Amino acid sequence: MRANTFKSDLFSQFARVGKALSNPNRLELLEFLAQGARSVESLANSTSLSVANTSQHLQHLRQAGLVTSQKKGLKVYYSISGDDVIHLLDSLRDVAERHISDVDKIVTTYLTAKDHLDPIPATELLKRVKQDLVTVLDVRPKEEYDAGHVRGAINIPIEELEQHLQQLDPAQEIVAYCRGPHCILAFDAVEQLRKKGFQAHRLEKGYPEWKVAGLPIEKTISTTH
Amino acid sequence: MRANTFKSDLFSQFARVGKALSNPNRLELLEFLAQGARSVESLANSTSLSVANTSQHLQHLRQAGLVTSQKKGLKVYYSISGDDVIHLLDSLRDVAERHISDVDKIVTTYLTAKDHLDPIPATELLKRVKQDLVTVLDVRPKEEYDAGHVRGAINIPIEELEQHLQQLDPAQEIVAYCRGPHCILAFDAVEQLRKKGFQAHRLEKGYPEWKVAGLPIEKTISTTH
DNA sequence: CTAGCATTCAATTAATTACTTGAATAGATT
DNA sequence: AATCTATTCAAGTAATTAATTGAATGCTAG
Repeated sequence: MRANTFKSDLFSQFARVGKALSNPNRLELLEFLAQGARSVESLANSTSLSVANTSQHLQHLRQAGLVTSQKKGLKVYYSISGDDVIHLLDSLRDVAERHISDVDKIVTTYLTAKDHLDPIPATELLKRVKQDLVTVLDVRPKEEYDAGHVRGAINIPIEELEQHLQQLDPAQEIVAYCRGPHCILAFDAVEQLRKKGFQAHRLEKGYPEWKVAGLPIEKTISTTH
Repeated sequence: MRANTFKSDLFSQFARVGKALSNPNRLELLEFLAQGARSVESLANSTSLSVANTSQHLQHLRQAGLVTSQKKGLKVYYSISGDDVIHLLDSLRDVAERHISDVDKIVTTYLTAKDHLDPIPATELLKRVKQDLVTVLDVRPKEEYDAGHVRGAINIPIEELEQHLQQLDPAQEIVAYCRGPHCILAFDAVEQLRKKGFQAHRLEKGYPEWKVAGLPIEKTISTTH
C-alpha cells in the first residue's frame, strides 16, 4: 500500500532525529556545539568521553542531520547544522521541564536559590543594556566566549569569578548568562555574586538562544594560525 | 562534583524525551494523538500494532511526559500533554526535512506532483476564508474531524472523496488539509481533485498546527454515552 | 618521504529496546 | 456475585545501542 510505506518510511526518518536526541552524552555534545564549532578532541576533553567514543557520537549526530563537519588542517571541526536545531533543543528542554517532574526536582535539589534566581528575558536585558543599567557577564570558558557572545558582555569564566570580582562595578546590576536555560554556570555565578553583595540576576536563556533570536552579538577576532 | 552530576542528571532527563521520539511507531501514535484524545484500542486499530504493544508505547510516551491518560468508563484515553509537544514534533520534522536528504527523496518518490503541490500557509487560508473565496476540505477520518477541525471546514475522508465530489463547488478553489505537514491524505486529495479539474491546494501544515496557533476551530458536539 | 597527530574504523562486550504471547487486573454490565 | 471488556503486566527472544580497545587512515610539517 503506497500510503503506508510512505508513512512508515517518513516516520523512520523522523525517528533518526529522535534517536540522535536519545542519549545524554549526545545532548551534551550538542550543547557545546551550540556555542560554536569545536574539534573532536576539544569536545572529548570537555566531556568525560574518549576521543573514539566522541567521534562515534558525532557521526551519529551527523547522520541525523543535526551537525556538520569540516576539516581544517589537522582537525575536524563540527558545527550545529542550523538555527532549527537550536529551536529543536529548546523545544526538547521545554517539554522536559514542563512535563517531567524529575527535572524540577533535580534543579531544586542542586540549587538552593529560590524561584530559579529570577531569570530575566532577553528583551528585558536588551532594554536595560541600552540604558546602560547593567553589566552583562558571560561565565562560559574563554573558548566559547571568543566563538561568539552577547554584544558588550565581559567574560569571566566561572572558576575565575571569585578572583576577579574587582572587575565588576558593585553599584550596577549584573546579569549573568552561559550555555542555555539549564546551564549551571550562570546559576552558580548569581549565587556567588549575591553572597558578595552584588545585585545579580540570570539571563533566562543562553547565548545560542540569544543568537538565533537575531539579537546583537560579537566575536573575538582570531588571527589565522 | 556538584556541577557534573547536576548536568548529567539533567541531560539524562532530556534524553528520556529524545528516547520517546526515537521510535517510528511512537511518532505515529503521537501524530494520531495530536488530532485529539484516543483510546488504546482505537490507536491499535489505526496502526499496525497489537493492543499490548500500543499500550507499552503509550506508557513510554507518558513516562517521557509527552502524553497523559485518563480513564473514562471502560476505556483509557490518551492525549497530548500540551501545545509544547506539538511544537516539539513540528521542530523535529522541520529539522529532518531540512537536513536529512532522504526525507525529500521519500516525498518525491511517493508523490508525483511537483513542488509539493504549492502549499498555502495558514494566514493566507484565513484571509481567503474571510472573503469566502475557498472551500476548506478536511480529509481525515470522521473521528478525527469530530474531535476538532478548522472552523467552517467540511469533512470528506479521503477514501470517500471520489464518491462525494458533487459536494464540492467546481467554481471555487479548494484547500485540503489533514494531520500535519507530511500527512499524505491532503497530498492525495489535491492530486485527485486536480485530475477532476478542480483548482486545489494543500494547507501547508495540519490541524494540530492550526489549533496551537490559536486559529479558529470548532468541534462536533458529542452527546454523552 | 617519513614521523607525528587527529580522527575514524572494526571488533567485542554489556546493556537496552521492541515485540510477542499469555496471564492478571480493574471497572462496568448482567 | 459472575461475566465481560479494555488495558496493563510479566516473561522471553531477537535486535539494536553504547562504550572500550587497538589498529588503520589521511593529513601536515619537518
